[in-house]
Formats: sequence, structure tokens, C-alpha cells
Amino acid sequence: MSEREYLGREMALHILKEAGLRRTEARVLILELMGESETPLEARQIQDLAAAKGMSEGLWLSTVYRNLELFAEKGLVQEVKPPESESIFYRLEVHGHNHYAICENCHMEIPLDLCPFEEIERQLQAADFVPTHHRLEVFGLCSACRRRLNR
Amino acid sequence: MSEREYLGREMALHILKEAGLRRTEARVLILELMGESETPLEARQIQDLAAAKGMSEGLWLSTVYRNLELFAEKGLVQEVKPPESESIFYRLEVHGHNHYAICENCHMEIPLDLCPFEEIERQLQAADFVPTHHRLEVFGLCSACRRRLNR
DNA sequence: CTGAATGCAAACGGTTTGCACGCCC
DNA sequence: GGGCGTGCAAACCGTTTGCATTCAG
Repeated sequence: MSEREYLGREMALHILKEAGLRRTEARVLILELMGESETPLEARQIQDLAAAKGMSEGLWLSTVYRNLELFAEKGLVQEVKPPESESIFYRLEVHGHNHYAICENCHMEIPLDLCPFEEIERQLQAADFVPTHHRLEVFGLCSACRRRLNR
Repeated sequence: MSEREYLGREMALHILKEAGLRRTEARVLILELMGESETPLEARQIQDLAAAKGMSEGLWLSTVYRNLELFAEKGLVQEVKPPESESIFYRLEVHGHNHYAICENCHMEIPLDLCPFEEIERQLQAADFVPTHHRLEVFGLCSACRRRLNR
């Protein structure tokens, strides 16, 4: 169980202000929902959660996608593309930590301490390769899901 | 420039036999084309290459997808999902090396020597997490593309 | 007030699926 | 000969785009 920092409305507003983005209802809500989630979320899940949470009129998928894209550009959010799913999941980028083990069933994440990136950077310098993103992802089953699925 | 082992027709036939798969024209061709490629390929590229190479009637996309999926199941091929592209790329799994820097422009790959996985496995054991896949991918621009694109 | 964000619908594009014919073993 | 693989077309589904309206600053 990792400590998860819930991110309330005022924090969401703050983040948006920091990023120089307009503070609309949709954006605040998306950030709040992501902040409350234990796992990365797909656009569709965000829409469902929004409906459940009381955004009376709901949240349009196109709005969710447009904002996730925007957030990703600003570095507020990261994409995850699990091998077994077509769709793209998004996680809040809270502390610049890109290294996780991700449960294929429930998508829970275990952060990994190790960052081998300095070493790799040295190797790439030799090849004159300029890195923009990197990711280290381990997929598998967490202990709860293994029990649940009997494997 | 890494040594790339071309994989000829007879080798492709051998691989299929090993995997217990029927040796059809389509499968042999797909493996050959992947073996000749410097980069991971999308289904569409495989189709185009097949047409260019003389598969007179061409190769249907559905056939390519069905076989890539099959190859992936058998562990002959791995998926790559680059952050900037919708589509799935596939690389031949030749020597069990999952760690690359991948050029976002030309998709050339630089294999990375470092495999931090033993260390990670230790961390995950403590969390009772059973890994099935892992990947370490660095995206960026190779030196040729940087020159070509003037960046 | 003005441009940016959203609601909504329609398009898009990569991938999947269903079915009949043809080929591998 | 029997069943798996392929050609082909049509569906699928996550995501993107266009446009009119609404809202934040």
C-alpha cells in the first residue's frame, strides 16, 4: 500500500494556474479524479467517474481526450500503453517517477526505486542519440489479483 | 551500425517448424521481411514490403495481423508501442534482448547493454508481484535524424 | 468582450472478425 | 481429405476533428 497523495480541488486549481491553463470545470474534475485514483485511468473511465461524481451533464469524451493531450504536453500527465490493452491510460505525474510495475489485471502500480537512466544516458551519448522520453515498465500480476484470479 | 543477422528463407522455415506452425507463404515472407529490416515494422509496412518484394497477389492486412499476433504468442516477435504513434510495431525476438533506445523518427534501435532486471525482480518479490513482461525503452532522436531534421 | 474550451456529431484509422475458398500436412 | 490459413469485406472501437455555443479572464 503506497501513500497516495489525494489532490483536492484547490490543489488542482493551483496546478492549472502554475501551468498557465484556464481553470475550467472539466479540467479541475479530471485532475481531481486522477488524483483520487490508485491506478492510471483511460479516458472512458474518467468519463464514467465524472458522471458518478456528480458532473451533472457528464463530461464529453472529446473533452477528456483534448485535456489529457494538453496535460501530457505540459508534463502534468503521462501515458501508459499496456501490452494487453488497445487504449491509452494516463497517470498524474506527481513526482517525476517513471518506473513502475503495473498489474495487468487491476492496473495497480508499484513504484520501482531503481532508475538505471544515468548509466543508459552514458551509453547513448556514445551513440550520439538524444533521448526525449524513457520508460521502464514491468507488467505482471499483483498479489491481490493473483489470489482473486486463482493463479 | 549494429551487426544485423539477416534471416533467410530457410531460417524462416526452420523457425516456423520449431514453433510447430504451418509453413505458409505468408508466414515465411513476414519473417523474412522482419529479418531484413533495421527497425521494428508495422503491419502496413510489412504489407507494402511484401508487395514490393514480389508476393504477386500481395499480402492481406488481416493475414499480417493474425500472424503477428500468433508470432507474439509464440514469443517469436515483440510488440513496440511508441509514444508518438497510434500503431503497433513488431520486432523479431532474436536474442531475448528487450532493451533499446528507439529513434522516434526512423525507428532505428540502439540496443542497451544494461539490464537492471535482476535488481528489480528482488524489489518485486518483496511486494509479492509476479512479473510477466518488462520493457525498458528510451525514445529520442538518433544522430542521422537530428541532422536530417535540423535539430 | 474575445478567444479559448466544451458539447455534440461525424469522420478516421488501425485492428479485428466472419465467412467461403484454397492450400499445407 | 480434413482442417488450418488466407483473401476479402465489413464491423469495431478508441481517438480525432469540425463547428456552433458557452464560458473564463
